[in-house]
Amino acid sequence: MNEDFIHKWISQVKKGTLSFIVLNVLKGGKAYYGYDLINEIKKITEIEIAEGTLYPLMNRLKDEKLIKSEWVEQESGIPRKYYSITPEGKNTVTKMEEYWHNLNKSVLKITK
Amino acid sequence: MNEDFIHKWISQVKKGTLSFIVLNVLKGGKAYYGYDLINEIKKITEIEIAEGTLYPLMNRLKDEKLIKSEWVEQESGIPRKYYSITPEGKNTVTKMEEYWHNLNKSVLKITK
DNA sequence: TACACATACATTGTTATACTATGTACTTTG
DNA sequence: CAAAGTACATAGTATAACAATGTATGTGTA
Repeated sequence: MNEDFIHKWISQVKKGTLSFIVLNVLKGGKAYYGYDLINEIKKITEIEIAEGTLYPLMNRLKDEKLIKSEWVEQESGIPRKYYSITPEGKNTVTKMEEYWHNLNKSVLKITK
Repeated sequence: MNEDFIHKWISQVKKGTLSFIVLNVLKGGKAYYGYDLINEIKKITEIEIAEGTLYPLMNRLKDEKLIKSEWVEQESGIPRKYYSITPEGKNTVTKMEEYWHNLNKSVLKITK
């Protein structure tokens, strides 16, 4: 009955969470291409990211200089755009983690 | 330097989080009025909610029948609109909690 | 008494972002 | 050879936080 409200709510919660998750996956230094990122995130977190969500997100992160990208030709198939984190991105993701942990601490305080 | 990005990010994270927090405060059954809620949430979670954020939020929650409201005249001062949770609201907040905990589990997996 | 500040609710306009839908183009598989 | 998968991208829509602004009352203080 209120599935619709919950559904919309989840979509709202994802706002902000996705950039955090993407930066965290890239944090280790390994480069990922878009399609790969979607599958990787789905595998680890069970969160499904629409392609129409990911690509604009990657461009925003790039505009903010938190990640950089590079086209890589494949021996066969479509060229891939590989994304990797910048020092500024690492810096930022650390601050995000701090905020997230505080937020969760607050939520735990309030939900129990 | 990237304070601006972080600031915008926090604002996005709040989307969805705020309704969750408000419903959790009301969950116990006690009625709160808007101004009081803002202060209560600030006290418990250190999260500051703008009035221009809270009042439309409360109206949305009321439209969804997750909370109900009642005007209460004061012996002195401005009448207060008291909000309290509905059975449907309690139901919903339980589902939200489930999602939140799963999300946090995923985030923890990815951040460490 | 006048002014600042706190209490209390509300609306308007702006901005950011997730998502759906759609499109392009190549490769693999049944 | 058609369908499904790989891979990137954009346009349009909906939602929600927030700043700014407005209304109105009460309290403290100089």
